[in-house]
Amino acid sequence: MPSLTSVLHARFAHALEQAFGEEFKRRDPVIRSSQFADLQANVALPLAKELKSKPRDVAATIVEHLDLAGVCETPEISGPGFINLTFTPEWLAENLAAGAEAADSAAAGSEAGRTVVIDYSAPNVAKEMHVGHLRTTVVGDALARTHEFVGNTVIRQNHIGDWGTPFGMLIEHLLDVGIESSTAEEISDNPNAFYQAARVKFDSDEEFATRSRARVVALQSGDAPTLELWETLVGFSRTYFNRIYSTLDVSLTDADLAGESMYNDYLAEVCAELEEKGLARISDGALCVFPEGFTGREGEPLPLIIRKSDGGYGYATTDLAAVRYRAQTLGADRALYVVGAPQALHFEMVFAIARAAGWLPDHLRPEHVKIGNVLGSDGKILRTRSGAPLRLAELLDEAIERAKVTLQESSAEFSAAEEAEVAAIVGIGAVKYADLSVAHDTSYTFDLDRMLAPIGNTAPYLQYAGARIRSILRKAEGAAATGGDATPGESAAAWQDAPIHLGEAAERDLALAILGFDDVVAEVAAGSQPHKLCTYLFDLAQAFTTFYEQCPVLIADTAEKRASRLRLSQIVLATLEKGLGILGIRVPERM
RNA sequence: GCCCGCGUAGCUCAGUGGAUAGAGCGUCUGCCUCCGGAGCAGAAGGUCGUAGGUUCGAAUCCUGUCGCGGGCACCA
Repeated sequence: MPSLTSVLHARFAHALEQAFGEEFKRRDPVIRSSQFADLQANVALPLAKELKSKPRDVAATIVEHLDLAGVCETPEISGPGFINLTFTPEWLAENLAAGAEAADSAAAGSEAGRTVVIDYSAPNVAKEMHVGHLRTTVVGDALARTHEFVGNTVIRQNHIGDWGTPFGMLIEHLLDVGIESSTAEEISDNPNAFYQAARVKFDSDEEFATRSRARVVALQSGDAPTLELWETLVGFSRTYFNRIYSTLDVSLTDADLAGESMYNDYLAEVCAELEEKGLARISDGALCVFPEGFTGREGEPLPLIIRKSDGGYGYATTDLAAVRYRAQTLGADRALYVVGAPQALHFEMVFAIARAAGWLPDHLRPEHVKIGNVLGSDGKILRTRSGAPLRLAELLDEAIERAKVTLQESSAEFSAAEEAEVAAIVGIGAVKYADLSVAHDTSYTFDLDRMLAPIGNTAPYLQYAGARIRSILRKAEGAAATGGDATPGESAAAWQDAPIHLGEAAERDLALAILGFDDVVAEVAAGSQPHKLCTYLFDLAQAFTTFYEQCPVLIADTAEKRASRLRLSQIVLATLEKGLGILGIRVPERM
């Protein structure tokens, strides 16, 4: 199904060529929604100066050559030279029908057919995931699903923190408590306790600290027994990650794990190559790259340290190896890094160095999808009241628990099993949607009450709209199944091919909202901005509830209207499910 | 000190150089004989931090300034 704007872009290109000549064919008009019309094209204003003509006259010339027969009413020129476009109800109805048939086909276009590598989540082994991880996980997963939806090949890279100096103390602590002990087992459930205990011992026990340092050396040199212990630790954490991912309904699997350890064998090579190319030099004993255009405290060149003075490697080297791997081995056309905003400078430097080293093809520009901080109601980084890091598992449990309480006030009756399932869908959906519905690079205030509110721009509101449509469709099918002599299956499906009539204003508005879907998804893919899809879905749900109030469906006054409205409702539901599905949020059957 | 980001309604947030700056929450007023009221319709609420500049046109671009957050050499 062509998107609303792509249909128009093609026609505008033709009109521009006819009116002003070949070289104007590719002046892309800005076509966007407007309070004054279905869509508004702003093309005459930018062209007016160049053509030494008045904007309104330019607009008139364009409209003269614009062939929108069967698509739009005669365009109107308004204000300083905007071209207002109003679709014909017939065209809207036709495209709704066509779109419904091709419901799951990818929205083809400039965004399709590329290999997109997405780095997201990236928790640390033997550490609790916190709300910061929650946000990179949820946003990254939505972007991965978006790119898959538009027809790209997505390679997920979960860059877990599974290597480096902390593993000396973690392994030694593991040996102290015993591999088979319940304390060790706890890593897969409440990793903070284990990590903190190791940390405390490291800071207070000199003998332990010495053992730990020796263990780091053993690990990095590939000592087999040490690697086995390390693998045990990582295994516990994998269990923990997977349980969180499963609770969150996130698409990451073990196959997507691409942690820091994966690049261990390439670190020396990366350093050697950068030295050979004259990009790296020794400074204060450390091997550094000073990328052009970066300065530090006193205006001095800013280094990226790729080999510490003790010979060890830090995360900068790992990230350089990773960007090279993604460009050269994975063949990325786009590389997204869904990582916290504070790391902006680090990634700018890494990307600049990768470019200078010639590792990136010209068309590949790694993108840092900056994730803003999650703040508490005090405006500071979210923590528990006692100041300890917030346990993600507890937070998710609380969201589910609160969703359960509101379900008990619902008019729908549930068995215990249903209630648990729906509470999970609603509670988790609420948390994810709250993360996704604000621009990813701004910080936002975490507020469970607001996320779970059944009103406003929240997941429960959207899910409720979906559940209500399902209720209507169930009743329609039930009525068809029990009435008359037709077989249940055929009757239930009868309205699914019904002609769509858009007589009422609310029906027309709803149709227009539905057809905006492909444009929004393409925009989200291009600009990595899931919050635009949230805004769209909220508008769609509102358009539906307005329609629902104004246009009786099951009790419509004619059979034709009833069938048309049932079909319209079904398309809204399909669109809501598709959109929420891209965000990683499900719609319950009832709630 | 330097660099980056932010400052929009009481609160939480959208806003791509383009018409009268928009949502949601909260507040206020209506609407259940009605397909799910977890809803709908409407109202009030803004010198877009501030002072300049560019432009036919600025919340948006540029400069200064105030406030807040973050980053800036061996942690990740």
